[in-house]
Amino acid sequence: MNANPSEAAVQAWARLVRVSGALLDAVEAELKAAGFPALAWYDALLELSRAPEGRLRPFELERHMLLPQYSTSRLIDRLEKAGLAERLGCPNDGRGQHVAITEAGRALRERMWPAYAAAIERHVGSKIGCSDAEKLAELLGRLSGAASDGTLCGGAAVARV
Amino acid sequence: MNANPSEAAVQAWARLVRVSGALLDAVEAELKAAGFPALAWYDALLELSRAPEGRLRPFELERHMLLPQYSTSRLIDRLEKAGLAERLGCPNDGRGQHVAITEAGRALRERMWPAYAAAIERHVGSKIGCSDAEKLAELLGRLSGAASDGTLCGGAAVARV
DNA sequence: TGCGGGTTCATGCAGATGCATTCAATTAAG
DNA sequence: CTTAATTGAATGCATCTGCATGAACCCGCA
Repeated sequence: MNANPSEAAVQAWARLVRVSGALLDAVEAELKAAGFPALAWYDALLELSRAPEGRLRPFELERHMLLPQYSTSRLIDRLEKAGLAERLGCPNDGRGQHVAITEAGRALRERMWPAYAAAIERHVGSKIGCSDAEKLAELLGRLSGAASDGTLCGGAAVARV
Repeated sequence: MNANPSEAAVQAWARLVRVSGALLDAVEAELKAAGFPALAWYDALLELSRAPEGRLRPFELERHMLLPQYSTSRLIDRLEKAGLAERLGCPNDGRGQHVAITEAGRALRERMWPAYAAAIERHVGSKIGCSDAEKLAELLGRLSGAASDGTLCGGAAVARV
């Protein structure tokens, strides 16, 4: 149980760290350059927009996004301040609340998707074939505890190539 | 040139972001739990220790680590404050300097490697076979602009399984 | 009813990051 | 030589993060 990693594992890890960081930076930069907020906002808006009635409890959002609790709390602060989401009281649970996406929030997410999709295409799609992308996703999935992840886009916006 | 990404590309991207984030968090947490500094420090110490005479120009370190300039400058600040590296003047170029790893820096990096390796094994090696790890590294490499990355460990510390 | 333990969420504070700017030295141009 | 453009590095300021803590509430139990 205390075995050392194989060279292949170390190499895979090194690339994972490096490449994911570089791509994340690049994609975030494209979003920012297009005048949009950061990826975390997109993810949060997407989670909310997909949830029934467009609302989630903060702790649910937290688990979907794999974020620390305080980080979620503050993300909600900012979304609320920007008018993209709102906090609503929670009738069943006095300490809790619901976070609901606003119309402005839905609209922003939809406007962001084309830019986001273009960035994904530029930095991933164009560099790797379709079947290789599937293989990559499968290998990555094997590394993940069990994190299920859906699509990145809400509705009909995914135009196939 | 404005094509939309395939679903496979989107899925690969989504997993890449999610899994790399989760693994990075997990590995960093293990290092921290073992009383060690963050991964960025390890990387910097490794880069320095591999460089000829154990020194690099800050802008070189910056490029190796894919970090913004100010971030490198401050990382060096902290390494220096911790006695792990030192800034030396640069004779040929008056505005520049050299950053040299200290003995304490080398020693720390060597002490960190076993903990780091164990974390890599736990979160990567144990979940994926050797040939799959190679495949993963290859696919990731195809996504990277051209970022060459060596091994994660300096010297003889890589004991094969 | 009242107490103890667990959940949900917010926040004060220190440290880290991003951004723009500044300074100084080198190189290039006229 | 003088001036301008470029490169290497640091820093002030606002924002963001991590960590610890605290407040409000839920539940189970005697």
